[in-house]
Amino acid sequence: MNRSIRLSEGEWKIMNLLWENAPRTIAQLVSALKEDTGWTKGTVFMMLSRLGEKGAVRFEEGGRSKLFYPTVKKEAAAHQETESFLSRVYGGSLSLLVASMAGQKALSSQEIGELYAILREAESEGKP
Amino acid sequence: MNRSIRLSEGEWKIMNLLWENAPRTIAQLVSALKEDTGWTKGTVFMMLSRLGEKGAVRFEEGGRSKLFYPTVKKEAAAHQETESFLSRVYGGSLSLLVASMAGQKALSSQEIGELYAILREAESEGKP
DNA sequence: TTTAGTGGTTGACATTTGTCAACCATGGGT
DNA sequence: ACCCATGGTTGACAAATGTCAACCACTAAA
Repeated sequence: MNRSIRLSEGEWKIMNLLWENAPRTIAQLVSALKEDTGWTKGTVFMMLSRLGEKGAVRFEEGGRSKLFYPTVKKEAAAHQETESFLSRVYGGSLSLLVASMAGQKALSSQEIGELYAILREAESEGKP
Repeated sequence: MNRSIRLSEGEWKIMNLLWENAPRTIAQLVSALKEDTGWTKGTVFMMLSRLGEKGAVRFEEGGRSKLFYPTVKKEAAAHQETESFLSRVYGGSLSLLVASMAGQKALSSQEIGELYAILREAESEGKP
């Protein structure tokens, strides 16, 4: 069974850092989060323990300090979260989301270009 | 000041129903949610009160039963939630989200077609 | 060896969310 | 006059989340 892990807002911050570059120590995480959240080591430690219980991270003894690694792939977590978000807010429709962003003029022409590229890519895939 | 309302997962369910069709009574909401959540009137009432405190709904005395209306626009709530979601999971990039969906085969050719249409539409806007 | 850092852990606490069971009021029926 | 169905409201409770202050252990420097 690979139960789907649900990450909280705060947990995403930790995980994003670990996915970006692992392993990291508590101290490193604290300093990386200095600007954004200012969490103390106690807070970060708590987050990590809970993430550990959820099976999202593990650690190794690394001399002076523990080394934390993510144990779930970002793609999996992102996909899960995306599904949940889309169904909650846009009835599960990605098109609706994009349409909404577009209608809000929240799309730069650069982004539009990127999206075209992605679509072309997606189209060409699947045909031998 | 219009503080940005943050809706919980459950609150979205209630709001989606109200946006779809308002006003509604508690009983109507309970029956509409029968399948999905099976919440009792007590639960729905609680949700509505909390939504009321958050300034997301209001009600009118309607004879036998109260009539609930949404007081925030769905677009606003959706935009807010989208921003938060994108920054949490995709570093704020819509393109990354779509690319991820595409890479995950989660895009039907129909959806791809819709997206093209949306992009074309978005492009044509802004020129007099 | 005394002390000041470093890193690790515990034990709370406050808030938010999900979820009622239970109780109260009222207006039709009988 | 009495009772039940319908709607409204209260008062909890448990789990999840955010957030430490405080304490312990160990080491390297003074």
